[in-house]
Amino acid sequence: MKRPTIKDVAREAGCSVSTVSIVVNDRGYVSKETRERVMKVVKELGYHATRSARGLASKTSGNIGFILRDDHFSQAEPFYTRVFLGAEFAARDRNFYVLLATVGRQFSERKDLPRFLLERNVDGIIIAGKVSPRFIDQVERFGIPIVLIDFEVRRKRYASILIDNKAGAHLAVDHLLACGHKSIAFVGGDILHPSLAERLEGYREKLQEHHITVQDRWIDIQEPDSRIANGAHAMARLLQQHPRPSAVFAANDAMAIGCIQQILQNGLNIPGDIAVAGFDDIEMSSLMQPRLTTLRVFKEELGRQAVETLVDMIKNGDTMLVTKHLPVELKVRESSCAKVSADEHDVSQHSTT
Amino acid sequence: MKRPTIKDVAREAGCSVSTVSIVVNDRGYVSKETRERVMKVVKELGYHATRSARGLASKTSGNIGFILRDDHFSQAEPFYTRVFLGAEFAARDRNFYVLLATVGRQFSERKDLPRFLLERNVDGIIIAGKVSPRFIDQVERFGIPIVLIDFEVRRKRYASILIDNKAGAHLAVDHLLACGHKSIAFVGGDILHPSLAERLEGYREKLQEHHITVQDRWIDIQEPDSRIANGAHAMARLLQQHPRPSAVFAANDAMAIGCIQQILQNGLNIPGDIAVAGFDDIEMSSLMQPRLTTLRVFKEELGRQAVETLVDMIKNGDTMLVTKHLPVELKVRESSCAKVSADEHDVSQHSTT
DNA sequence: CTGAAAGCGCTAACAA
DNA sequence: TTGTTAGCGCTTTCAG
Repeated sequence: MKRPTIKDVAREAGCSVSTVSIVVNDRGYVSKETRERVMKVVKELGYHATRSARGLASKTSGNIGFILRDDHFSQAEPFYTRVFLGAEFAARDRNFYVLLATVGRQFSERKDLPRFLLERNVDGIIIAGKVSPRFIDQVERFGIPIVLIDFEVRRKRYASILIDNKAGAHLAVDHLLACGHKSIAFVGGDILHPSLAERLEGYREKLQEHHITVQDRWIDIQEPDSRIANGAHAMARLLQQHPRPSAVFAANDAMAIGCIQQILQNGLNIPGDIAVAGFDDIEMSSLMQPRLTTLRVFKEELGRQAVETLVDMIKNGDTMLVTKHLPVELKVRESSCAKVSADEHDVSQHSTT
Repeated sequence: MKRPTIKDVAREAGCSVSTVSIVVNDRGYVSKETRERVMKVVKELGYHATRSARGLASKTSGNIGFILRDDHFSQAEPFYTRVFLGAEFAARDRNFYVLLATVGRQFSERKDLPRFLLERNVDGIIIAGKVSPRFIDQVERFGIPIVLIDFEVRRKRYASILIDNKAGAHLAVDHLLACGHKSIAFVGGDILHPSLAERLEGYREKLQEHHITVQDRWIDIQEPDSRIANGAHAMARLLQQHPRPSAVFAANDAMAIGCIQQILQNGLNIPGDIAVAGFDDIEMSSLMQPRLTTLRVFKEELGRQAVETLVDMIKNGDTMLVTKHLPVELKVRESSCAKVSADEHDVSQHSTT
C-alpha cells in the first residue's frame, strides 16, 4: 500500500491541503476543532510529510553542512572527529541532519565545492578548523549562514565558536612556573593558525607578566605542521641549546607527545629533567606514559555550540554574528610535576572566560 | 542573481528540458553535438540540479541512513564510531550522504522510528550492532535495502557484513595454548549478541580440538553487558576459583581491560600469573599498560563494505543477500606473553577466511 | 479561520 | 534522437 499524502489527509479530514499543512507545521491559525480533526486523521493514516517535497516547496533541506579539511578527517584525527560527533548530537536534538564534506588544504576551483552546496542541500554551514579563506569566500556566495569553529579570518567577521587559547596558555605557563620552572620553551607548528598563534601569544604574555625574558631561541615554530613527528624534530633542536630549557609548553598534544618521545629517547627524565605540557587533551594524552599535562578542550561542546548557533541563524534569520570563547581546563598529570596525585581531577583549573 | 534552473539551460542550449536532464544524468541517447552544446551551457551558467527537486521527481534522496543503538553512540563508543566514519568515507566516494540515527535498546513504538524513514529521506539503511529484531521488522516495511553490520537475526536473512569471530577466537586460543597455557578462561557479557556467542563457540571448538576439557566454571558469561566494569566483576569471580585459570580470553577489549584492572588490583602479575587476550583492538588497547593482546577488527572496513554493498543494492536493485565475513588479525602484545618484542607487527597473524 | 490554485525544479513516460 | 507534458507532494500567497 502506498503511503498517504497530504491530499489523503485533507480528504479524510474534510478540509483543504493547505489547512493540513498549517496544522502539521503548527503555524498560522486554525480552529481547535479543525486542528484536532486533522491530527486525528494524521494519526490514523500514519501520515508524515516527505522531505523532498517539503524541500522543493519551501526551499529548505533540513540539513546542515559540516566542512572539514581532508587531512583533518581522513586520518580520523581525534580532535575534529570529536567536534563532528558533538555536532551530530546537537543536530539531532534540533531536528537537523548533518552532511559531511571535506576540502583540500589549498582550495583550488569551484569544482572542489562540496556537492551539498551545489545541490542546495543544506540550510547552513559549519566550517571546522583552518581552511583556505578563498574557500570561505566561495561558500559565502551561496547566501546561507556560516559558523566557524576554531578558526578566524582576518579581513572578515563570521559567527564563530572559539577556544579560549590565551587563557589556556596562561594556565599552562602559570602551572609550570608554580612547579619552579624558569626556563620554559614553546614548541609549535603551523603558527599561522590563529589558535596556535594565540597560544604562543598567551605564553609570551604570561612570561612577561612574571618579568621573565622571552627567549626567541626557546621558541621553536619552524615546523610546518603540528604533528607528533614534528614535535620530536622541534624538541631535538631545543635539546641542542645551552642551557636547555627545563620545561616545554607545546602548542598541542600531538607535538607534546613528539617532544616526550624525543626527550625519553635522549635518556632524559620526565618531568625530572624536562617537564612537558600540551594543549587539547586528546584521548591518547591520558593513556600514555607519562600521562601528559595538558589543557582540556571540550571538543564535543565546540560542535554542539556551533550547531545551536547555526540553527538560531537559520530559524530566526539572525544576522548577529556571535562569537563564543569556550573555556578550557588545566589537567595536571605526570609529565609536568613529579608530585602529582593519581587523581588528576583534584588539580583541575578552569579558565575564567 | 538567482541560480539557473534546468529551463534556463534548455533555453540557452536551444533544446528541451528533458534533453538537458538526459545529458546531465548521463542516461539515454543524445547526439554528440547536442550533448556538447548542453554541457557547454551547463558550464557557462554553472548549473547544478537541486537535490530536492530531483528527489521529488525521482523518489530518491541520495542519502543512506545509518542506525546505531543509542548507548553505542552516545558514549562516543570507540568501536562503532570507527565503523560510522568508515561508512562516511565510502559514502562520499559513491556520492551519497550518510544520515545518522539512533534507536533505544528496546524499541517500543512507531514513534521511535528514525525521522529519515518517515520522511522518505534515505534510499537504503545500514544497521550497526545488535538492535531489537522488532525494530528491524519495522524498518523493513519501508521497502528499501538494508545491510546489517556485526549482527544477524535468527529467523530471517539480511545482507550483512560480519566479523570472522570464530577464526579470531581460534587464533586467540591457539596463541594462548602456544604460550603454554592449559587452563584458559572465557569472559563475556551479553552473550546473546551473535558475535560474542561466536567468539565463545570458537573458544570451545579450539579447546576441544586440542582435547582440553571445557570447564563451565571457567566460562563467565553472567554479566548483562560487555563493559569494562563488568569485565572486572567477572574476573573477580574467576579469581575465586581453585585452581584459578592461567589465562583469560575476553569476548571484547572492554571486558579484557576490566579483567586486567582486577588482576593487577589483586596484586597479581600480567602475563606472569595470568595472561589476558581481548577482541576488537580498540584504540586504548595499544596504549595501556600492559598493552593488550587482542584481535584486530577492521572497523572502518566494516562501515565501508556495508556502504558498498548497500549502494549496489540501491543502484542495481540487487536482491541477492550478500554476507561477508571480514578477517581479523591477531595482535600479540605484553598482556599475553612475556617474551613479546616491542614490534608487535612481527607477530601478527591473519585469519584465513 | 479556511480553501483554491499556482508553482517549487526536476524526471519520466510517451509522442513525434 | 528530441520534445511535450504530466505529475512528484508540499508550501504559500491570495481570496473569501
